[in-house]
Parts: sequence; structure tokens; C-alpha cells
Amino acid sequence: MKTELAVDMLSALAYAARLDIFRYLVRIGPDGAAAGDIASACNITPSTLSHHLNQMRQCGLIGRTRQGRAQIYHVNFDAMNTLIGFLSDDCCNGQPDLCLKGNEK
Amino acid sequence: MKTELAVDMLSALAYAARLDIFRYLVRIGPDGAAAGDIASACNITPSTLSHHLNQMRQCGLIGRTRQGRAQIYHVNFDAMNTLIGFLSDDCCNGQPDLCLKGNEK
DNA sequence: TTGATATTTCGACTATTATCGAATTATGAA
DNA sequence: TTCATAATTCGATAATAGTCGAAATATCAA
Repeated sequence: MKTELAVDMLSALAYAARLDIFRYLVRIGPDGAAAGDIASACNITPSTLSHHLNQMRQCGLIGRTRQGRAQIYHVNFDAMNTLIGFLSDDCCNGQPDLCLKGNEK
Repeated sequence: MKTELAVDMLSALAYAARLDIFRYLVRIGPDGAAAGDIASACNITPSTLSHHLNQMRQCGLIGRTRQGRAQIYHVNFDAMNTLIGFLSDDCCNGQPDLCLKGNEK
């Protein structure tokens, strides 16, 4: 994984409003949610939300499909796992013993 | 884990220069490295580096100990694992099946 | 002490990012 | 068509974050 992409993904999650959005989409699951639903669930104005969703989408953390006049957003679990894998590797590479404890927590 | 802390940790890693620093410290291991060594290894001006190290230290991702006139910085692996755990939980909570595949990568 | 080295803090400036209303695009229904 | 709804893009402003030199602090050695 290119570190530039990792930085983009981390940035996408490194903001309270976006982390909220992401967690909401995780809770919703693979079916995803329409932009309007996210806006009211997370209490964000449409244009600001759109901006955040774009950022998360550009780095691949979420995807989008149209359904009628709604845009449905959903978590890309593969991308999220790639990020978690990157962090685990980055943390444990060369020091596996240090990272085993705590990981079951 | 409080999401505010998660945001701070994610922010600490969501910047190329800081991610570099962090990865350098991971490679160095538990003994850590002096600020000066980090500065030359990562090619960052001392004052800027100090600013970044502070940010990573405030959220607990790294620690610091004095050794003579050097300040030795080292990764806090427990904190890093807490973060990884948070992301894994946040990603997999309620949808364990979605997150199993990909995790062995 | 005094001087040299390692690092941090301060302050000013620059750059990046977030926010929101207004205007625009896209779709569906009458 | 025409109207209403859902969402995005645009443009301006506000807020946050990064950078760096100069000054300050801490430690060690002579």
C-alpha cells in the first residue's frame, strides 16, 4: 500500500464529523444510506456533508451508487481492512512480540 | 476508547511528515531515537520536528525520556494497538463476516 | 563559571481545510 | 414539458494546522 493513500485514508477518518459519518455507515452496513439520511442522522448541512463524502470516496473508504434521485453511500470494507493491515504491519514489522499483547483487547 | 482520542491519534498519523517519523521510530524499536537523529533521518527542521513530536506525544502515540542532553522518543506500542483495535471494532462491529476476508493480507 | 551542544518554545507568516448559502445538475412524477 | 425533490458544485469566508528562524532552556564538559 502506498503511504500517500494511507495518509489520505487516515485524514479522511481524522476529523470528528467524518469519523461520525463513517461509523454511521458501518452501523448501517453494506446496503448503505442515502446522503439525506446521513445528513439528518449526523446533523450536517448537505453541502458540507457532500464535501466530506467526497473526501472519503476519493481515497476509497466509501463507495456510492445512485438509486433513483438518491445517492447511496456505503463503507468499502476491503479498503478499511487494507488500512488496518497497513497500520498493523507498520506497527509490528520487525517487532511482532511488542504487538501481540494488547491485540486481543 | 473515547472517539476524541481516536481522532487525535488518527490526526497524528494523517500527515506524511509525521507518518514518516512514526514509521522511523517503529523501525528503530523500543530503544527509541534522539530528536536530532529523527531530524536528520527524516529531513525535518528541529523546530518543526518538535512541533510534530509534541502532537504525537499529546495523544500518547509516542513517549519521551531524557538521556543527557538528548530527548529520546519511542513508539508507544500499546497506544498504537489501542488505535488499531478501535478501528477494527468500528469496522467490524455487527458485521464480522465482512471483515474476516482481507485481514490476513 | 563559561562555552558548546541538543532541543524546545515563541511569534509571525503561509498553506490547507472546513463551512455554508446560492446556484446547478439529475431524476422522477404529474 | 413542467414541477418538485435529492444531491452536488461553486465561491467566499472562517478556522485550523504547518513551517521556520530567533530566542530561551537544559545539560554536560572544560
